[in-house]
Amino acid sequence: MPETETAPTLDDVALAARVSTATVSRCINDPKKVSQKTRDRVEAAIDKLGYTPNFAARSMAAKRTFTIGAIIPTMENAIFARGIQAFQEELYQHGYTLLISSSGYKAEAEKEQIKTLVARGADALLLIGHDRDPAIYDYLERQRVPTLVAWSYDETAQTPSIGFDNRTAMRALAETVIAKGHTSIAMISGISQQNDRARLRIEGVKDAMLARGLDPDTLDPIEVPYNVNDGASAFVTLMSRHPRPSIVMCGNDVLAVGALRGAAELGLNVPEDISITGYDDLELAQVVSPALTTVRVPHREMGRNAACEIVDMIEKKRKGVSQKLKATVVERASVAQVQ
Amino acid sequence: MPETETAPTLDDVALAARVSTATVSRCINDPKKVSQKTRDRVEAAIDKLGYTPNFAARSMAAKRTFTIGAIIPTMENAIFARGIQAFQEELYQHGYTLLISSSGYKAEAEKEQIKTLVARGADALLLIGHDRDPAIYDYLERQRVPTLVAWSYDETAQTPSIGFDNRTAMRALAETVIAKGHTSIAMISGISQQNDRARLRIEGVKDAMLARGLDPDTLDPIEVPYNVNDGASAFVTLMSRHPRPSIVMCGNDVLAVGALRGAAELGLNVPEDISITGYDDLELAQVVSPALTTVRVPHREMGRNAACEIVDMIEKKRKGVSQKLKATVVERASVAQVQ
DNA sequence: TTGTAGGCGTTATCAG
DNA sequence: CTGATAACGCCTACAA
Repeated sequence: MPETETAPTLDDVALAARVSTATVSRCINDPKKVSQKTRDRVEAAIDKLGYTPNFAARSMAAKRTFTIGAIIPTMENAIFARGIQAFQEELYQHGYTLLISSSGYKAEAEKEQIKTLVARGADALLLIGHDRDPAIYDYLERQRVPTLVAWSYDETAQTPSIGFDNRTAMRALAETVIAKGHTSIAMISGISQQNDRARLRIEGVKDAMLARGLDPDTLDPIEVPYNVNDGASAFVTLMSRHPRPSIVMCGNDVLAVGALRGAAELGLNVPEDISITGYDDLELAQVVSPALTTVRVPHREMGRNAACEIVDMIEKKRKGVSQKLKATVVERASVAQVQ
Repeated sequence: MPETETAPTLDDVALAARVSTATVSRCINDPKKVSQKTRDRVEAAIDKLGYTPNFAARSMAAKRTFTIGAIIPTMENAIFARGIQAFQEELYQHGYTLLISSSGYKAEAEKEQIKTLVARGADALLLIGHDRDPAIYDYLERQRVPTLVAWSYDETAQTPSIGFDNRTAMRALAETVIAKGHTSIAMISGISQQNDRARLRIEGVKDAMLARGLDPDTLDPIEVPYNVNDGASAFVTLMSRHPRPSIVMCGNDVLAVGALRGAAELGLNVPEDISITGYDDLELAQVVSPALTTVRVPHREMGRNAACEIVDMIEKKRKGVSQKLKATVVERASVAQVQ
């Protein structure tokens, strides 16, 4: 392995292959513009020297970084992990690198991170959900940074999105539990401010209630951050309501696990004394007991498709097209049949 | 907000502040070399234009990218999430960006990703654990890429590391359970090939057995990938051994949760019929029932410290110094007192 | 099909 | 303390 101290450059390759740097560059970026013969020679030289293009130089000259930025609300639980991993793998296939940062569900932090990623020259951005200060979308437009939204689908939004219809999926889940005889429904939601997914899941439950002759105003959801502790205490609060609900629907699996813990603290059996549902179908959902009835989200598919779409947006310079994925109800043991 | 179509450059700022580009550059990179007066003028211009340095250009000229690469085995469960998040936050404070990729616990994939990150000009690399092909360390050395290992501490290794002593921590846990009267111990480990953490945890249990007069050879651990399903089936296998162990120690919490599920499938009560332990103290560990006795790892501290260390290695061009963090036994409900 | 040469936005070395 | 100016490594018209 004759690896020298300093990395070989285009010049070195050109010299070794007895061609100009332009030709070497073409071989790499647009091989069909080079004759087979010289291409072979160049490729041999590249191999021999172990040449890899210098990304900074390439970025500067081409005005592209082959980097895509993604800002997710959190890496700390599994909500986004599977999808993002798939996103990254697919991106890698296309020669792009993913730059991830997490905002901790804070709008201000997200705004700052968007600017950082743009300053770093991200060729495109993946954002979670549609809800954010319109000024951000203006900024992105002015900077000409293609943007795709995931984990949410909204055909009416300006920004293209790949995700599922949170409202419809949650409605389906709610109708399922209503069909099981539950008429007194409570809900623990994530903070719905600046979070369309949380908001739409609430709406979904209300839709179902309305459709089945229940009064949506009685839902009165409690909103808490997405973590186990807050889920548990919200659950305890709900249990002191009169009349006591027969089911607590949660904005996601993490909250539902919290609710489960709250129930244990109160000495309530699930689902005999109280039913609980989640959303997301994280691995967590199958692991707790009882296993959670929840909504399964096609994480990997979403990640892969988002990657393909965003690469297309960049390379074909065209506006992204939205894609609606199916989210399905998964029934497990945490919901009882009533009566 | 007079934001123009194309981002402002150093030249624009220099023009606006009536100084040379060199001065503007100094203001940004080494402010104390510029007089207060001009500095004020330059900063005003920067603000007014909303200037942000172009990273690609800066990287090329400075031969640094302000990017640090990290390769973790997986993002799919929470094992590395907390630590990496802390790592990233701290890095951000120092003006660096983190590039993460995950290898899926595959050595070949890791090798390839290392090369990608180096090609992208990462100023330094964070790797998980020490075990890997020595050729990789050679390569990194030749390329002059500072490298730090985390999640493992080994003072004898060439590469500096920040982590905990997996062996000692696991030994402490094993001694705790032995003190509770367990003499028939079984173990579900992660794949120990190319994974010093898994390997050392096995050794830790054996150390304890030896110290307490049990025969380490009877441990005979089963090795499986770190996921719930494999943990569950390994557990079932173990339960058919004669004599049946009174406790199953697992290589991490994910496997322990699998074991818990395996126990449920077999109709065994934990800890009455069988005790189980984990490692890592993920949120998961407190959420399952019974809650897991496990080893708590200082994830955030490790991430933060690793960030500070790696920045120092880059900026002071000095070899990193290893750091041993404390991992402590956390007793919960999944281990019974025997007799 | 191939080569020439200018430029991308910074940093850093020298003078002044 | 400040200003020219030469790199940095690659891409891409434009020419040949």
